[in-house]
Amino acid sequence: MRRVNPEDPRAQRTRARLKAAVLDLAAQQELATITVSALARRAEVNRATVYLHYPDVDALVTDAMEETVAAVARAAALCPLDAPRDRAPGPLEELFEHVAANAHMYRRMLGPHGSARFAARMRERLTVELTRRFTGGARPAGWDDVPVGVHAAYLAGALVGVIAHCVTEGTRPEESAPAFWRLFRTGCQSTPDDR
Amino acid sequence: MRRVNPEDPRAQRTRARLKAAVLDLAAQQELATITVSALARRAEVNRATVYLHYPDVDALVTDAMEETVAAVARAAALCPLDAPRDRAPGPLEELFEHVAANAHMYRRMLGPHGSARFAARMRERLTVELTRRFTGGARPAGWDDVPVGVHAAYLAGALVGVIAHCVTEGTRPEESAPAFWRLFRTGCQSTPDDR
DNA sequence: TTGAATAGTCAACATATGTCGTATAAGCAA
DNA sequence: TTGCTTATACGACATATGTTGACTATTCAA
Repeated sequence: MRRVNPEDPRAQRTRARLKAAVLDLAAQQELATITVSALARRAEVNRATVYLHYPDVDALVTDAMEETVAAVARAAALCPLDAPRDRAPGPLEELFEHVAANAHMYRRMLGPHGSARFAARMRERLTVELTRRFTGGARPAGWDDVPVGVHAAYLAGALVGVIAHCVTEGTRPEESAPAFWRLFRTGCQSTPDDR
Repeated sequence: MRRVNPEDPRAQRTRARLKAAVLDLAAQQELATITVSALARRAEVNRATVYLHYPDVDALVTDAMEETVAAVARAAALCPLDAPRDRAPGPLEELFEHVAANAHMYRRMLGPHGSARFAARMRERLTVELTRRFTGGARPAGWDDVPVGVHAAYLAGALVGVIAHCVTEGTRPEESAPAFWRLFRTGCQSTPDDR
């Protein structure tokens, strides 16, 4: 099908309107019920134009959330790995505060009627960021038998899982951030209190 | 809309045919391209009948995978938490062997064009099973400040993340199972070799 | 300022969707 | 067996989808 030059200022304007429109709609209804027709109407764009930019609503909404996802991944990668286990580092606290503040959106995206594309994108971004961090020498010694990619995927999945859990259960960030950090730092040992 | 009695033998037969048909199709094409029309044709069922059982293809395919998901959750919950960190327990090895053997399906389900419903269902099943396990007293001492639900969600997410990673990267089970176990047992400590 | 390139609009299309009402037939209970 | 219940088939419908080709108007370079 016909595509479009993403650099063109006209295209950029249209994309911006589409992103705003889809976030607008997603705040009010389930993703699956957002029709391309309604979207085009809301963005004041012709229906056919939508297809010049995105193959489907899923791709659009994922792109609209790209900034947010990048910010989350950045925050996660900023955490000093050697921070004390009983005190979550600042970036992680801010991350969970951000999630709690936007719980509605994360619930919509990561819930059963959410977007597989968004979830996959989030995991991927986190995995890439953490892999970069680990290969950059940030990983403590003694982990050479665990592939870096698996380690990163483990943490990325864990974070997404905890986020999904907290936004549905309403767990507050003062509780979720330290819990996550504790789990991250200590794993599940029989005697977790020793080092 | 109109529903149907799931106990009725006619309904059970139809459901079985629908599940078989959707797994059949999912083995060959992207989920999003599976139309209700093609599905009904394959299952030799009237198109309207599909809607008597499932609201959409997503719900159908998730239901068709229910047994598989349950088996994964069961295997995960079977792992003895105090198994040595350098030796993954049997159920976990079998779990990753199963995943590797069905990598194609897991890739389709958990990938960017997969099913949010399936992923959420998998995380939920795992979370429930692990929560049951933990509240049953299986959790080691010293974890009282971490809510059981968060702990379970952390591990459920981590497992899904690692599975998704391994099926896309082609990591072999002899590598992924020990790596996961090691991560699970030890967390990310600066000096991981002590207990 | 002019003109070529192309993003967006518009109407039209074949197909898919979700939902009807009605007819048929499978299941079940007396 | 008979008769009630209800799952499925079938045809029809309004709407949504994804794509096309022709037209309009914005952008940008010469």
